[in-house]
Amino acid sequence: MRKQTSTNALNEKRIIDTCGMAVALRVIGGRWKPAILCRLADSTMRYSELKKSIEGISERMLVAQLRELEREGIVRRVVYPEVPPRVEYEITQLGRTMGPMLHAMAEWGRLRSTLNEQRSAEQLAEV
Amino acid sequence: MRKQTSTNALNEKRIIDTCGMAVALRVIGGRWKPAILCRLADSTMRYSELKKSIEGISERMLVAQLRELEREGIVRRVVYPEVPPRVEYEITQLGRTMGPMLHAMAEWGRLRSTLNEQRSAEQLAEV
DNA sequence: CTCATTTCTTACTATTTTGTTAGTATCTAA
DNA sequence: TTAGATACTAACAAAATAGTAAGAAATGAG
Repeated sequence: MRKQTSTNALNEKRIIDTCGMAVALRVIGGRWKPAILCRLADSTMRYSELKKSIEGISERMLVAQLRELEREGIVRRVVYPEVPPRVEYEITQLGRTMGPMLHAMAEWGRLRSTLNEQRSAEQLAEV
Repeated sequence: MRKQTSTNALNEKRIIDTCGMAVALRVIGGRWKPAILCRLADSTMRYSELKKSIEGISERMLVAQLRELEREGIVRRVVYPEVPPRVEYEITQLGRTMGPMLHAMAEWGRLRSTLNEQRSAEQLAEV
């Protein structure tokens, strides 16, 4: 839970009020959100599929991040009244508007990894 | 300092190894990095100018985030041997390659804020 | 009635990030 | 010699985020 009056929380609020980048970071930040968004970009998935597909995530974290994404209007939770229960998660329309941003981020991430590998290779060559 | 063997740290590493988005988030994430990058995008600035211009940041945080950006090769630290000391920070070439990504993030952030305000207005209208 | 399955909760602990406060070093000018 | 300016550092404390382990609800099958 967040302490609304901590300097920490106030600082974050101030930055978010003045900087679009910070808004975006707030929504897609968090350890597992990139992994979740990657997967839901392609197809809706049920909870257990996400869990299996994201190695290392705990149920608590998966639920927590899905809930946050839902609260932000990025994913939708669809419950099928069956037994055993079935719950599917899908990207919303607002979620789709993140496409270009996510794409740009993924692309830059790849670029950086490439450059990093080159640099490592050069350093090895120097020895 | 990070504990290299914590589950937490290992999870982060695994995600970064498999997801470009996570790489990007790791580099530009952190409370104050967006604010710093916005400012340095326009012009080089000295330490004290950054401090004055970013309301609420402490010196410890400013230095820490600048150091991280420097280590990642995003900004360059230029020291002028004068008294009193003068240190300027500027975006590197690699830093410039983040342009499209940062732009996409800022744009999406603005979009979301707009939609949010509309939604609030509608909710008020319903009452 | 008991089991199995799926989708979560809850309580607790560990780790990481951020903030606070009080310094340090250097030289110049008064 | 003392104060002032600039750019930091270090030690500690608070807050936020992430991980672990156990259990709960719903219900059809056996």
